[in-house]
Amino acid sequence: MSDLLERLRGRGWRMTSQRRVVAEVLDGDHVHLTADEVHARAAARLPEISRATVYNTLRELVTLDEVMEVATDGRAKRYDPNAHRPHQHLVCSTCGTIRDVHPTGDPMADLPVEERFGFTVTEVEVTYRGLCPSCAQSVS
Amino acid sequence: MSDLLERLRGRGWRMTSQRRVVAEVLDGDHVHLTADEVHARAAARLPEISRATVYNTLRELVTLDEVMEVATDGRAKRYDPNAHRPHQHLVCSTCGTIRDVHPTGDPMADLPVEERFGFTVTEVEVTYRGLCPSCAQSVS
DNA sequence: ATCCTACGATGGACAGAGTCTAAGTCAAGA
DNA sequence: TCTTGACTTAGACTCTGTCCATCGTAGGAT
Ligand SMILES: [Mn+2]
Ligand SMILES: [Mn+2]
Ligand SMILES: [Zn+2]
Ligand SMILES: [Zn+2]
Repeated sequence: MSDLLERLRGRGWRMTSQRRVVAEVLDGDHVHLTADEVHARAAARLPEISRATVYNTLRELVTLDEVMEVATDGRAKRYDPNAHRPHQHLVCSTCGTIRDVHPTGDPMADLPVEERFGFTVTEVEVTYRGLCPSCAQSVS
Repeated sequence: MSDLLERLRGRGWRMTSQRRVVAEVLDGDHVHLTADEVHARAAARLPEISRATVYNTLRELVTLDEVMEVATDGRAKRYDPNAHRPHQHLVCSTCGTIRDVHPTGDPMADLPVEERFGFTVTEVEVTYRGLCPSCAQSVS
């Protein structure tokens, strides 16, 4: 991820302090932040950064396949810098915590041709749901 | 689905014309309507039904496991009366069309214990994405 | 080093989806 | 028929995200 700035520069991106800060916030492969969380963390370093810029930058990073957009529920989308190693998500139904998981098997192969209805299927997304250890404890 | 009204009555539901109409709109197992679509169809039969009542009734039907809530992306949630036969969804990335699919294999078995991080995993949701025949045609 | 300008940033209006509230209505049991 | 608490309603409100007009500046040109 530390070469993200380099890759972006290589793609002809104009480098601004705002974009740099958003990229830095997303640095580290295990975060799944909402746009507003990204904005809050970015604003800690660059107080005047606007929400619109955060949204714009995130959208561009998603378009460039540098960040993955994850919509686990009906709430805010989450932004995942771990876009290079394909993975799925495990979500706590109570607190919303997200973990990366790497299931075995290929779900794409599990969809027979006669179940595709003429669609050109390009992507499969698997979401595991359940209770995280601490939420499971408070239920029992 | 025609016994839905009976089941609801059995569960102590007060039967109102609004609830009856919402249930009738959802009758038939192959629809995936948004709340506003449900409202529009319900209003065709009962013009004064309010959006709030449609939302309330849908939420109750989901709680009672009579209807399934499907959140495909950042768009409006869809409500699926086919809640008794487990199935997954195939979604057109362009127009949002949804089809029920029944993949072979058990994705739950594809998540090794060491990838569960102590979670109690209860549910797996698989979403296939791609282009439906007519959207694929307009691209080529 | 300075100038130019097109691209990017800004804040505030706006939009879509959904929730909440206070007041009015009515289903169904006594 | 009466009563009452559950249900419905309109509209205000929240949350997430987009759009727009205007201002600022990164980085190439000179
Ligand atoms: Mn992830
Ligand atoms: Mn379905
Ligand atoms: Zn939890
Ligand atoms: Zn389509």
